[in-house]
Amino acid sequence: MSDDNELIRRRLAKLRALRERGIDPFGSRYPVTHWVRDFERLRDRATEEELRNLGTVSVAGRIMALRHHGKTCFAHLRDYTGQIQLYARADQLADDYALFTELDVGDFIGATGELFRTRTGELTVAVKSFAFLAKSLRPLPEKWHGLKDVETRYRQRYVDLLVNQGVREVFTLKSRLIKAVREFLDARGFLEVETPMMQPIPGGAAARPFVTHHNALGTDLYLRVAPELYLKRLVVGGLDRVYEINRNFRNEGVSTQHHPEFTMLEFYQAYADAGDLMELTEALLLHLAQSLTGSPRLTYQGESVDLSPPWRRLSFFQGLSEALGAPVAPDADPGSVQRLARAKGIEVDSEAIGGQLWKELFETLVEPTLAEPTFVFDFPLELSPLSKRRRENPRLADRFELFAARTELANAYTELNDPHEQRERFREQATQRERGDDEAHWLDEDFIRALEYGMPPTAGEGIGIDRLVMLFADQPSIRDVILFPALRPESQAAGAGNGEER
RNA sequence: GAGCCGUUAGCUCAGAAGGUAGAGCACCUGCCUUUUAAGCAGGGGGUCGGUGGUUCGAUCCCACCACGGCUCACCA
Repeated sequence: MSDDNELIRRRLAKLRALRERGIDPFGSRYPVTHWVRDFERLRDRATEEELRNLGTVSVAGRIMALRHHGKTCFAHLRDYTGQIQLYARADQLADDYALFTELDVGDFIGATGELFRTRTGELTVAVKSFAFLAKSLRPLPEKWHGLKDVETRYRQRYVDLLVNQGVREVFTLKSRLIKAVREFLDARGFLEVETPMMQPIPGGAAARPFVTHHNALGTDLYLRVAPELYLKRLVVGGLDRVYEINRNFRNEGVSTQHHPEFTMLEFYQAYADAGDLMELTEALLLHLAQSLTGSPRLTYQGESVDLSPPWRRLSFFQGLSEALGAPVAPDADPGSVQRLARAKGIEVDSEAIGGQLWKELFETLVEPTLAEPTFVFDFPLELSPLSKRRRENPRLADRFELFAARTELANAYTELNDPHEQRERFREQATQRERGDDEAHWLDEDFIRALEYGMPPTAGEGIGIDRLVMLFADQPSIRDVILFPALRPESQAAGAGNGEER
């Protein structure tokens, strides 16, 4: 919307007019005495006398609505904490009344006056004086229907936040959730740390990295796909309980469940195993539910999810066996498994063998059934190159994933702490990489060296924070819980239409 | 990356056999000193996402492109 838009032209004209009268449309500080929330107590209960005793108050915020009535004018002013009505009268404001009626929805003003209650009972500031704090030059979306266009909501999140009531609540909830995670872990003696986001060897997850370049060091670096290998180095260094909440970057497609940068909690606890983390995870999510909503029962997209522990525990192969209608085990013949799958109408990639086959089948057959919180445990070892083996069955990893609302929320395992076996596992990954799997893990010599110094038995877990927020805030797309989701750049034409000029 | 759907006024949406478009809100003018989706009367505003093609004529049909959404694929 360039300047030839009538609505913008009108506002620019008002801007000029203000300046000609010696008024700065973009004012400076305003001595606010009250946030709107401070009036909350008074809103319904205060008597006329109590309101009078309060004397003069000063509020500041954005005009959200204007109702002109000739010689009076009502406005709604919104600050960070709420909305309050303003009432301006020609006989009170004298010459300034004309200025008040020139205000536009979207403008920031500061207003000073006394509180009173209107005929309809609404708490209102009778404006004695006001100041221009910032002129708004673009019209806001409609007061009734708000902003619905998804693209605009994501690209211009500031407008979305302004106009759509629930959006701010989602991101407030995200912030509260992260805070509650910290409370929970801090209370259990975990230390929050930060590890490199730019890594010379991207490790800790099977994923394709983003590449960037450091000029002074003259080297390529990768945006991390996981902090895992660095956090374990810290456990080697004696930090027995560490966690990090930060961004991971994976060079993959986007979907309602996936975003190229996403926030992940990873934590490591020495002298524990995956089983301990199941209990910790139950306790953590329960704590979150209590902090955020006060109840372990949630509704996600019309479906109820009950986080009350204990949660269902399902072994990977038991889940698969049930889905396939015949028992399968890690050493099953791939051909016969593929036949079983086909009998169920599932066409699997004939290239897929071993871990890949299991993974494909599990994702197709079992994951979509996991609505209630479920720990899936005993993963095929091939899928878990950083995880310790099960003693009873060396083809299984001591690992679990948490599913709820048919989505993977967490991934945890007892960490492999034998440096020689870790080197072997990396070698296997290297062969896969040579076979063209560009998501296979890279060999990280320094990580092996760290393990050679000795890492205590440790359990580690990663939890996708954005997905957790989706669950708690009942949002269908990960883009709805990321303030500025990744989008293609606006085209030249669209850019011109959105006024990047000025 | 593939398939399907979408893009009309600042916003939310209608619309037509193919004959250059409409509503509500917002905006402008007038009236209005307790309104609140204020009201009443009048008015302005559109390269119908872009580029080509078919046609006497395209916003509508066709092709290509851009952007977005959903599903699939990959991952968490």
